[in-house]
Amino acid sequence: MLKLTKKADYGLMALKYLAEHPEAVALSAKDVADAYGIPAQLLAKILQQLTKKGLLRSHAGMNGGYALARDAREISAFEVILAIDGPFFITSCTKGTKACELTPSCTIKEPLARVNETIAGVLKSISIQDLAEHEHQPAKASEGHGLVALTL
Amino acid sequence: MLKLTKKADYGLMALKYLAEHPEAVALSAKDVADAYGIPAQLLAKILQQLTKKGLLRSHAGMNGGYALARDAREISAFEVILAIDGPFFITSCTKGTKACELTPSCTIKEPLARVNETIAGVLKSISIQDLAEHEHQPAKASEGHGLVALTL
DNA sequence: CTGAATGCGGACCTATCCAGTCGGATATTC
DNA sequence: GAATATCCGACTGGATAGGTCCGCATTCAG
Ligand code: SF4
Ligand code: SF4
Repeated sequence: MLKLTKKADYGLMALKYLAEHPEAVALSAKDVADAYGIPAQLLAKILQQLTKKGLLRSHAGMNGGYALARDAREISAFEVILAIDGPFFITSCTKGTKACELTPSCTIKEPLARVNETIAGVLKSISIQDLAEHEHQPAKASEGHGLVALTL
Repeated sequence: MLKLTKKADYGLMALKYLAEHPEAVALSAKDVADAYGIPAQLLAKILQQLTKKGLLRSHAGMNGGYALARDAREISAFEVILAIDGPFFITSCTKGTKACELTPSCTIKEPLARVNETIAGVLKSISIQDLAEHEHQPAKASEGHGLVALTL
């Protein structure tokens, strides 16, 4: 429950890797997969999805590969998750197909929706840059980018 | 992904219902199930789990049922989820059995762990009382119980 | 021109987990 | 002792996540 999919996980790792290698014109899916031990074909599909959503630019052919479409600090973890796993909801009531049929009688879905938004806000406040920067570095308490007010 | 299980969902609804009926000595699983249209047997098991974890007190026999073990504002949503779905992790690396084998090479699990803690903090800041109070009431911006600092 | 490297995209398989059900035992009251 | 409860384990069916396979399109080096 409440778990990130591995695809999203892999996607974040890959983006971070790309952010850490800005000198490279493009890195192939295989390069990234080998760097971390991720199944190459699976990562390939993930990167394709990210490309389709406009987070990456791709280039086929020899010496082709992927590169960030924007600056690393302009890409949030939320976007990545959204691109890979689709819309983000912690409850089942909004699953598109076959919503929970007690939605009318349910009295907690509204409070939970706020929790949902809060979590989304947290994820939006994290950029790929943040992930890359954090390498072996003690927590910077005064970063100031994440202060989230939950108003139930 | 990142979805609450329906069991946890049902559990929260049930606790809220109990919180809203403090006058009742005890409410049976069936009472609550009927009130919302939740499968009775399933809810029964959920309430049993909550009892085992000490969030509810139970009483068998006629006119038996369940009652909150503590004051509604002393029970957090986090505890409920924990009791029903077990330990709370957004990543797969800590699933107890069969952890993700790239844990050593993974470079994002530490940042994600912080996100995890942040979310846990949000859930801890929500009490059953909060859920019950919120009935048809506009958001009270000055509630002040939830201000969560995310320090990546 | 040709072939290797790469991205693209669908079909497919499999294991796991969730939601819900069933059956039976035990406890309490009337 | 009958009715009403909680208690507890086992089971099933369906959904989804994780991963594989294969064929095609694109690019570039020699
Ligand atoms: S409607 Fe209520 S019970 Fe159904 S999924 Fe949404 S929150 Fe959960
Ligand atoms: S180790 Fe890294 S890849 Fe594996 S589950 Fe944890 S965060 Fe995800």
